[in-house]
Amino acid sequence: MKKRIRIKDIADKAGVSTGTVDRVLHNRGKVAPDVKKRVLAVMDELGYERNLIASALAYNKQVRIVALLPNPTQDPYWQQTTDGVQQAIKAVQHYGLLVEPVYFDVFDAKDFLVRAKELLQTKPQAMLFPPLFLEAAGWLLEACAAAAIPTVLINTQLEQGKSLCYIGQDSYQSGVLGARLLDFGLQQGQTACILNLDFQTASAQHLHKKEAGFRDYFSAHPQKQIQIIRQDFEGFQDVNKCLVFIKQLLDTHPKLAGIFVTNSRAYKVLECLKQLPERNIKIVGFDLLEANLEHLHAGEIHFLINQNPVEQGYEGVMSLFKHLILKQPVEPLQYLPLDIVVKENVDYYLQRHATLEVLGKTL
Amino acid sequence: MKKRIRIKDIADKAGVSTGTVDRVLHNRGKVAPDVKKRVLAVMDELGYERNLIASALAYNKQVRIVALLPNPTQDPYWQQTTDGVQQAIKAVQHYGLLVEPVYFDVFDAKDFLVRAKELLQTKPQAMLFPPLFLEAAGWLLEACAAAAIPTVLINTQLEQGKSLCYIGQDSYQSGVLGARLLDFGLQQGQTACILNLDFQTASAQHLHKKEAGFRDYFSAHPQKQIQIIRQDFEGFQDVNKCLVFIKQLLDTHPKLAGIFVTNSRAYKVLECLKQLPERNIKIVGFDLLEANLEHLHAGEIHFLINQNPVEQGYEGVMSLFKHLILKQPVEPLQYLPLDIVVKENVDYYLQRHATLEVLGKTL
DNA sequence: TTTCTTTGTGTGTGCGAACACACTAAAGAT
DNA sequence: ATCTTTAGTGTGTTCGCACACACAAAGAAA
Repeated sequence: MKKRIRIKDIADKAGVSTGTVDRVLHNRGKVAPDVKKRVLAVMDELGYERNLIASALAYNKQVRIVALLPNPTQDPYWQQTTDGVQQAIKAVQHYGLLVEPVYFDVFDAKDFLVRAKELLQTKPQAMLFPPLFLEAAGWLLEACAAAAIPTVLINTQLEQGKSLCYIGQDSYQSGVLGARLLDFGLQQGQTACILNLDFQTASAQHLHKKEAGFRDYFSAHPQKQIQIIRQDFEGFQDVNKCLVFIKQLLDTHPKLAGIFVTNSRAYKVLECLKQLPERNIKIVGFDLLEANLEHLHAGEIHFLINQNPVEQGYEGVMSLFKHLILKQPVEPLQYLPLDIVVKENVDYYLQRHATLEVLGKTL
Repeated sequence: MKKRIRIKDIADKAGVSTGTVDRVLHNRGKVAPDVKKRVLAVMDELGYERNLIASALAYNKQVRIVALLPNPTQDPYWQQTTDGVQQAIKAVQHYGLLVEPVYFDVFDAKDFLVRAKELLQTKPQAMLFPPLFLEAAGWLLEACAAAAIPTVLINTQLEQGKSLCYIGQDSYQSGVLGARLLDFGLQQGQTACILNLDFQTASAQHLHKKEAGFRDYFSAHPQKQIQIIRQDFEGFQDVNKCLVFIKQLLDTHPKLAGIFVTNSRAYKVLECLKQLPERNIKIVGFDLLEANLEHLHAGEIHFLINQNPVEQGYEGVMSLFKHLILKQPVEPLQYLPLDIVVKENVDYYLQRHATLEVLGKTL
């Protein structure tokens, strides 16, 4: 082991006490400028690195943070994110980080705001949330900044600067990738559909970026002359409405041969397709939800792109752990990989979810 | 924070001292059977979990382990594994784990044996290596077992039992996946080639498994009537020999339209193809080597399957860290995901390599 | 009985950092 | 002239655990 430099070593060499070195380290002030300079010089010379283990042990404080998440019972996608957060909670709960999950109605921006305001009253020391509702999230970010509460954003990327970090996928690129994957199954002159099964209000720009990526891919690959259409549909919760919509979509576009479902609800489309006369439609969707996996195994979903919702939740909490407890710097932009998932490699991604490590992942 | 149960809490409740609890915890013996039973009962009742942070701090011992790896200058694939090991070394060096990398000639089983024997003399407290040479590796495993030296295997899977854990890909399944990916680019009646650019001695069974997976996929999908051939070629280091070989391969099989290169040397094939009259051959290969990435970006490699060599090295060392320092249980079989990589998602995997975390990954 | 082992148990110290607290000296207030 | 304040610094305790050591009791050998 390279002999580790301790605070005491610095203190000795600089001719001060460990207390002074500590004050320099933590910017607690009350150090004479020349002494501070000397200490810093010695630290630099000896190459001091904080011993995270000893540091974490001695920093014996409780930190309470809040994870404001969509109600997981409303959407299996958010269930996965919640799972990731829960795993992280288990990992860090004994080390001074108390994570309080709070759920809002995924379809209701007002509910998000109400919860957010309530939570701010309780003065958490950090917040984690997906900024699904642009305005409300913007307001919350401002409020947190004003109260000096660090924030971690997941799932939906806003411009950087206001938050400690963003963890999630690169939407634009996921659109490009979706196009590439769908392209494998398309023939000359066929039609591909970008399908937004969502409420417009929620994550609008998010989806726009995916669309842009998708279109840009086909612009850059005009050989097959694929025609691209886009459909937005909000009634996906009602099976009958959904059926009518899909039927009409197919009827209107006889050359339609591929659908890019821009979020995790590809299974909704397949529920409908099954009830209609068979037609060879390639589907590219997102995320390893149970419902999607069934169709993937049945060969009805062509590809799934894994946005790693579990990891988003897990890494989100872990980033705050690093920031607040370990006091390590945090990477402000953490794009998670866009995993291409087919039947033949899905197991390994599912397995990974099962074993996100505890002390294994953060020490 | 859930009030953490400490050793002292157990001691109090069981009416013994912390020293006794400690002896029970670490099986140091010298505890009366009835006392031991009582302590265990209390531990169970209160749900004790060791505080890994305090534990790691107090366990103030130096542990030396050895990583016996192929010479990274001989093969860029092993350079990546070495990179992962190096990153892990940085992460753990201050926490009592001294990792000593030693390199052997990747083409020479004898060299492996010689190094292994030398290393055994130095009595390392654990070993990490890829069992490339079946016999030599088997011998080393036995020797380590005899000396009670735990071993971690990476890259090439042997039957479990002799080692602490295996970290790497599932070879069979990677063959299946390779077939699936190649299948996208093949037409009715074409020929696909399994190409082993390797020395037979090294990793023979490893490659056999890939072949089996590959063949099984096409057996299960006979619709396109793909004919499968296999070629082994050892002269891949000599550009001219290689060219002759590829030329002959193409000439002999006019319907050849896809090549599955079973290791990371797909770029070798492309070097040759470029010098031959153009012919549309789909290539599926392994691993994100610089040379492969160039061809991926140029669209000449159809797909790459990422076997995560960096992670193999990194996680290998980390597993030993967990075992030896943190004394956490280690998952004996750690299949890394088989990432499907195309131009559109490659960046995220490369980025991940750059940011394998330090304390971030193991706490 | 005395002495030596063996077995079982408690005590004490160290790990490195964080932080509360005590203390000093000098400046400022009354 | 005395008291108060404050900047600057050192000391000591704490965190939870690991492990060496001390020590007692009980049994064995003399």
